[in-house]
Amino acid sequence: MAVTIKDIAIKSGVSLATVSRVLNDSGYVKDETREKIVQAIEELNYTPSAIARSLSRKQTNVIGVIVPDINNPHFGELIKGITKVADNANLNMILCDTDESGEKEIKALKLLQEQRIEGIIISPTSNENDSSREYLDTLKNLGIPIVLLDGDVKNSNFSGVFLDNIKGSYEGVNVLINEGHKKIAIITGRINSKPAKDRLEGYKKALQKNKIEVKDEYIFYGDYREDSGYELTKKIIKLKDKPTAIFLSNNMMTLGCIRALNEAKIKVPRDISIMAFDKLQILMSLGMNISFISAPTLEMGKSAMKLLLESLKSKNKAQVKRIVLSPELLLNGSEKLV
Amino acid sequence: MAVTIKDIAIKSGVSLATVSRVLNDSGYVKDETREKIVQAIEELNYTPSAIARSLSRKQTNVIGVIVPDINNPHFGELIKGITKVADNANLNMILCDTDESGEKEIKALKLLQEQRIEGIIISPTSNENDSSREYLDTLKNLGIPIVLLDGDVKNSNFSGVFLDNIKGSYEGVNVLINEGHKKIAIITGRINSKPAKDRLEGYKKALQKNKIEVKDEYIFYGDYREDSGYELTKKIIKLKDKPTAIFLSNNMMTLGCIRALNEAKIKVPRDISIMAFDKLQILMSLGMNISFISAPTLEMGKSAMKLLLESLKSKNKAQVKRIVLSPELLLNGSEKLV
DNA sequence: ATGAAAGCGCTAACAT
DNA sequence: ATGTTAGCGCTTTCAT
Repeated sequence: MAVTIKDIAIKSGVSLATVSRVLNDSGYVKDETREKIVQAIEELNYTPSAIARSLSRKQTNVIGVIVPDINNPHFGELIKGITKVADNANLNMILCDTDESGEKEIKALKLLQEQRIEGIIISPTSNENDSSREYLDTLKNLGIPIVLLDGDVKNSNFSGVFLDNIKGSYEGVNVLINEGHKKIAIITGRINSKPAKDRLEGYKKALQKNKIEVKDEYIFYGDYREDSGYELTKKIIKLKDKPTAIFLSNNMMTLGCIRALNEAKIKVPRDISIMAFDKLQILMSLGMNISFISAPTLEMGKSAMKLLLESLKSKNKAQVKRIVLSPELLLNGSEKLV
Repeated sequence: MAVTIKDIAIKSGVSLATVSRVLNDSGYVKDETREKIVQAIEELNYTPSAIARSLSRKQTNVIGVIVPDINNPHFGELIKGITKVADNANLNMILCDTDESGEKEIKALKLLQEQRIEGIIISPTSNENDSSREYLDTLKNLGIPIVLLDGDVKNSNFSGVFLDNIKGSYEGVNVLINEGHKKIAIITGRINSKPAKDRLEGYKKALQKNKIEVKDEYIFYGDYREDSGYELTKKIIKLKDKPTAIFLSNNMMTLGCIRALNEAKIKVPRDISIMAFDKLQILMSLGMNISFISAPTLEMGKSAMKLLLESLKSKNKAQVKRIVLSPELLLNGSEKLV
């Protein structure tokens, strides 16, 4: 169907090898013949087949990226960072959205393996998904470089770029405490997500450090989606012993929380205070004074891709490297105790 | 390096063909041999190479999707819709973000062609990018089905799913007029974008219909990004003859507009009214009463993928089909003239 | 400077 | 029910 290298060879009266040479700028080709070939390529509108090339070269120049939710600006930014570095390295990318589902994560991994990608950057949905971890291990043993981004995987030893989540929520909760809050609720992610776990830990640590009792009634497990933030906030504001502040473990749940508060006509920080993980640019644009614990997402994406690039270059024997970046505190007033 | 079908064949003492048969569930294989093979596959941890398979089958089972900005929730939703249908059809997807750049659009098209994708869904950045259109034409002539989504391409005749943009902004502006507004500014997209053009046209139509003069000083061209909405709004509120309402042609610019208004302490709709294209779920979550002209994005994505599926099935001779969906008016109060 | 030919991993006739 | 073999489109060694 499509035009092949053979057609070009015939049309320009040379061999396949010579065409391949001009295609790849390799070896010697007389200027005259090169021109003939280039012309034939243009006339026949030839485009090389990456498929055939990959098979022959035994390399695809494609990497795989797996994230739980493309529509979440947090991952959007990570992806932007990855893309920037990947583009420069002339690597193409297959992007997989797992929709926060472990099952789809496995599917994505399988897809990527079948496509013979050179390496993988993954932001795992959960860190206790055993089948997912096993698959990652298998891939690693097959010599495929894996770089974790933003989420860890239990009992594993992959390179990766992470955020110091414990530190982040510790500091965030500390700010609340310093403002005078003693009753602080937390909406964290699924218990099997490492970042969620760490963010909860930082929360507890801050309370303990300040000799404030950690109350189970104040700990709520969401699923990182907006709706769970909404529902859990509704629960929180119905609590008999209502907290004076809510600590939120991710951006989407923060949105849900704000929606619930709005509906209940509860004003921040007049009626309740808020401290939230993951900056929401939009809220800041809107002049909503929510205080954030913000991750350097673009930077994280870039770092992850650079790590992958290193592994790709040094082939098999790249060492495991784990980079931990610190979040930044953006105080805008929502943490105040009025 | 990797395990191949040959290794499986050897290990289980059969021929390549037989292994291929169990892999593809085609032809007859004795249960006994099948088991041997399946076992070998598991033991050696074999995963077929999509590359080799594609080359041999002359089909990749991959489609390409090109959008101007993954991080824009509008396109995020379109992609979700596409993905849903594509998943069901067992088609994989290469997603390309052009960053609103015509150049990157061409690059993406080339990449997709090299990857021998089966079809393309594209949301074009501009409709006057001649090289882009030419490339699309070439691909179409090569027998690759093209489906436009949400944006048209000048002088072309591709299938596609579109929004009735003229109708949308006509109705939106009409609402403003009915509220009593006479001085209505518009921030539209780049002049070479079809949707932007149509949205401007609907705006003009509504004014003319109501015998309101169309004033050039009230027409502003942005680039669909937040910053341009911000900058242009700042200009608008400095106008001597300040408009009482602003009509916005997309979601990102609306954000910028709101940011500018916030900074200037201008309240909506008390001081100025707003009507905006593209629903921003976030604003609604936040209880901000902005009125929208909203596109059925998920539906549009699905429709586009279904269209592509049809073309894929009927091979070469699918006819051009253009689906136009109507936007929905979501009135929340920001259109009021106070 | 160019060509011949083997091979990348798989599929799909065709044979047996 | 299974095997043989000729490609798929390209790269790359080895000749010439």
